[in-house]
Amino acid sequence: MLKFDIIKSKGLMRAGVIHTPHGDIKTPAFVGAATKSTVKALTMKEMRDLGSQAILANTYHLILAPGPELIKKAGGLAEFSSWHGPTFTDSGGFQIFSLPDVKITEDGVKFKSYLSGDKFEMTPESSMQAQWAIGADIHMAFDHLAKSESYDDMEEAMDRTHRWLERCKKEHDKLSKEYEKEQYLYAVVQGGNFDNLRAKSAEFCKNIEPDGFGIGGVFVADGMAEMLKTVNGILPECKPRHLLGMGQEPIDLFVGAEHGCDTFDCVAPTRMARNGTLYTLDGRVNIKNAKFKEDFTPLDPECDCECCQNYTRAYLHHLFKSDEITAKVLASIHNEHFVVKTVDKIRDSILNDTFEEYRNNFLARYYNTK
RNA sequence: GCUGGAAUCGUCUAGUGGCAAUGACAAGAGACUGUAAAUCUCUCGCGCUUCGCGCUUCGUAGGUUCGAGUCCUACUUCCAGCA
Repeated sequence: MLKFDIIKSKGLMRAGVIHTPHGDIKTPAFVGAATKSTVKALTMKEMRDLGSQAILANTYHLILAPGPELIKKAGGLAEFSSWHGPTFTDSGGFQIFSLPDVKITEDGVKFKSYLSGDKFEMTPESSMQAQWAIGADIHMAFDHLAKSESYDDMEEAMDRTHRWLERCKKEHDKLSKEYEKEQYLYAVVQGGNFDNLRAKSAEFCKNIEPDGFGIGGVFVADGMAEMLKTVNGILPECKPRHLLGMGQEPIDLFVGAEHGCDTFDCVAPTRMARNGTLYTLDGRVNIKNAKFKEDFTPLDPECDCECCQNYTRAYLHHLFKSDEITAKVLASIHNEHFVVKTVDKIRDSILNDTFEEYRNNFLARYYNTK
């Protein structure tokens, strides 16, 4: 069983430590999205230097290339990528929802590789097998997102996710006997914005007795607090919870932590960075805007990342306008650092009993609502 | 000097009788939440009461025509070849 220590808690909110075979994660923590086993534009050293504690790769992408068996040969995801720290893999379930031309049956999912055109099939069992071969410390169950936000579609997706979860758990238990390494399974809670479905899903996932939980299918941040109250009120307190895919908006991280989520992952910080949108304590900035052409101040004067410590807004502006690779590197370092540190400070504030003060000050300043 | 050819939005460019005029780049702005994202969208002559209307535009000045960026004449500039 995955070891998770809660150091301090208040209501649903808590600060703790997840002990993985590749090291500890002090929670709440922001996990870097390393879809294809790399955080786009960043080296693993840069990720470590900016303070990241863990990364999350995607089984779907790694099946297409370079293949789970190759990663297994390399010694596993952490070794293959030279991350050497705690790792997660997402199951590939999200791709069912996000990709065109997928055929979904009760058995699993069929799709064509966007890389080669080859036909692939994923089932709960094959996702588990792939994740064990990839060798991340924490695996997500192969879930099914709804095709729309309607109640009927949500319920259908949830029910299928539950049936698949039983198969995932069975396969996971089987594989855990074949492998010498410790690897852990998170069940994924579905149910959209419907309270009764979320409650039902949380209950079902809890009864499966996985090592932790992913909370998936969050499309809109509106209503997320209520949803998390329901879900995390039901999930056992002693197991870690990962809020899947949320973190573009800093407020989502505060809401998530306040309502009992321990880890987060989101592609937005690095994606936005590549596109020139950068976080600052005073809100988002599009560094490509003409007004930064002669701004020789740091992007965020209070930030201690490599980018803000060494470069000016004018320089970043120039690099982006010139379409230089370094623009994306520096911007990604900054944005990833920003969200990682924001969550680290949430942890500190939980431990210091200053969460509300930190949250209120941060959000008022970031969203300029003072 | 002669003979050809060319002049269109910041730049390059489409356009051969019905066009405020094509495309690319540049420029300006926006989006992005378990990444087919180094992507995508919008604006880009001027002014308004902006799903519309009114002006002014294709080197300059005239002309032909219901109508000219497109045809004709002259001029200006540039390019090529020949002296």
